[in-house]
Amino acid sequence: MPKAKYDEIYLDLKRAVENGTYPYGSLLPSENSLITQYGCSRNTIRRALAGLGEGGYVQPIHGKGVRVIYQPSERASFTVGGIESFHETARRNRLNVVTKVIRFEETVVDAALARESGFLEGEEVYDILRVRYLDGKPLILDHNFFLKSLVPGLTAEIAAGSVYAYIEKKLGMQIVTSKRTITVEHATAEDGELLDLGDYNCLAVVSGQTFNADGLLFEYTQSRHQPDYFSFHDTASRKKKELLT
Amino acid sequence: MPKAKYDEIYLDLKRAVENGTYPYGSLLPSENSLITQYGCSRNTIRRALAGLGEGGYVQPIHGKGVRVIYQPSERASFTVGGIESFHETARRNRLNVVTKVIRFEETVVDAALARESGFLEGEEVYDILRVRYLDGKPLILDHNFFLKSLVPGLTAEIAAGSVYAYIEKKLGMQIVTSKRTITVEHATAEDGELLDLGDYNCLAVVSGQTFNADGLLFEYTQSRHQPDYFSFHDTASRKKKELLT
DNA sequence: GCCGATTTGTCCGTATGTATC
DNA sequence: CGATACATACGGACAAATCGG
Repeated sequence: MPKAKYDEIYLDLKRAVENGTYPYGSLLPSENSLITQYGCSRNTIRRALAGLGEGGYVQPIHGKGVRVIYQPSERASFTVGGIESFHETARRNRLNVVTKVIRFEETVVDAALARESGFLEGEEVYDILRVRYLDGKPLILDHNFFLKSLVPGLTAEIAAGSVYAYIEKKLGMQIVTSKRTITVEHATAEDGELLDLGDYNCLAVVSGQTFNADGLLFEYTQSRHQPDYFSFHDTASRKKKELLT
Repeated sequence: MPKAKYDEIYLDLKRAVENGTYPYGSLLPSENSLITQYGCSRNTIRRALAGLGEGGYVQPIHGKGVRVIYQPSERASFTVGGIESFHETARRNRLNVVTKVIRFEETVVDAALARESGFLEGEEVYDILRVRYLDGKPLILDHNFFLKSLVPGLTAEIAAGSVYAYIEKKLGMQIVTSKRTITVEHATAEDGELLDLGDYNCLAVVSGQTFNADGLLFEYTQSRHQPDYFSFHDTASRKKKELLT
C-alpha cells in the first residue's frame, strides 16, 4: 500500500508502461503534463520518473522527453532480481514448493566465516542448510546464517516454512538492503547428493548479505542453483562521468 | 569530470566511505551538518546520499541517521557490474587483454534474432564473434550485434580493439542504459573449441541490450564466460511496499 | 544560423510529517 | 515532552538540450 504520492504516481505510470499505454520507443507525456494530470509539484513527478528509470522502464532524454525502453516480453523465466524471498519468487512463477531442512544448528562465527560473511568473529548464529524442491525436483541448496541476536527464536519448523515471513511478521523486522554476488562454481559432492543436477557439473551460486531497517547485517546466505532454474536480471545506467578508454 | 554539485558531493562521500573515514556500521554526519559542510541545499545533499544508497554504500534510518554498510573487502575479483566495457573491466583488474575476431559479417535481423534481441526484423546489423584472451587464456566468447544505422562504419580492425571506444569517441554516441540477464548454460561445441573451459561443462552467460542517449537500442550482446573469471555484484533495496507472504 | 518554445537538469528555500532518542 | 534526524511535498529560478520555423 503506497501512501507516498510519488509512489502512487510511479506505480500508475509503471502499470501504464507495462500494459502498453505508453509503448516501447514512445515518449511519456512531458513533466508539465504529468504535473497537471496528477496535480502535484515537479519534484514529485521527477521522483516517480526516477523510479521508472532505475527499473529500466524509461530513459530521460535532455530537451526531448522521457523514452519508454520497456519491452513486454521481459516477464517469463524464473527470476531472482530485486529483493524477494524464495517463496515470493516461487509464487510469482506459480511453482509448487517444498523445503527440506537438512541441518539446523546453532554455532559461533569463526575466522573463515567472518571473512566471508561480514559477521564478527564470535557472534552467535543459526546455521541452516535447506533443499528447495520445485514441482518435486530438488533444485536449490540454501545455506543460511542468521544472527541470533537479531533473529531470535528460530526453529527447524520455521526454517521449513518461510524464515522471512517469520522475521517480518513475527519479529516485525524489516528487510531493506540486500547485496549479492553471482558466480558459477563446480558442483561439490554434497551438491550432487542433494540436488538433481542432471549432467551439469557446475551451478549458479548467489552469495549475499541482508541488512535490516537499522542498517545492521543479520543474514548471510549462499544459494546454489541448478542452472536450468536460474536467471538474474539487471538494469544499469551510466551518468555522465568518465569516458571509455 | 563531475560538474554537478551533487555528483561532487557524492564522489567525495563515496571516497570517504571507501577509505574508512566513515567506517562500516557508523553513521554519516547528519544532513544538516553536510549542508553546512558543503554549503548547499538539503535537496542536493539528499541526492548525493541517494546515490550512495543505490550503490550499497549506505542505508538511511529514519529519525536516526545514515548508516555505512560498505565493507572495504568488497573490491577484488573480476566484476561485471555497472556499465563498463570489457576493456574498462580488464584494466581495472590489471589484466593483459587480447581480442581475436572470429567472425565479422553484415547481416539482417531475422525473426528469431528479433525476438531474442529486441531489434526489428529486417534491420541491418553487424554480426561479430570475438574471443577475449586474458593473460593469454581464451576465457570469454562475445557475440555482438550492432545496429548499422546507429553504429556505422564498423570494421574488423575496430572490433579487434574496443568497439565502445569507437562508439563513444569517434561517433560521439553516449551509452546510457544497459539491461542484462545472467544465466548458466551448457557449453556448446563452439564454446569448447574456442575457449579454455578446463573441466567445466557449462559457463556463465550474460545477455544484454544497450541503449544510447536517445533511448534507442543499438546493441545486443551475448557474452559467454569461463566460470573462474566471472563474478557479478548487485545491490538492491526494498522500499516500503508490500510485505512478504 | 539564429531565435523562441518546449523539455529535461540542477539547485535553492521552505514547510510539514514522522521516527528516534 | 522536546530536540534531532530523515521523509515528503511544494514552489520558484535558471541552465542546457532539442526542435521547428
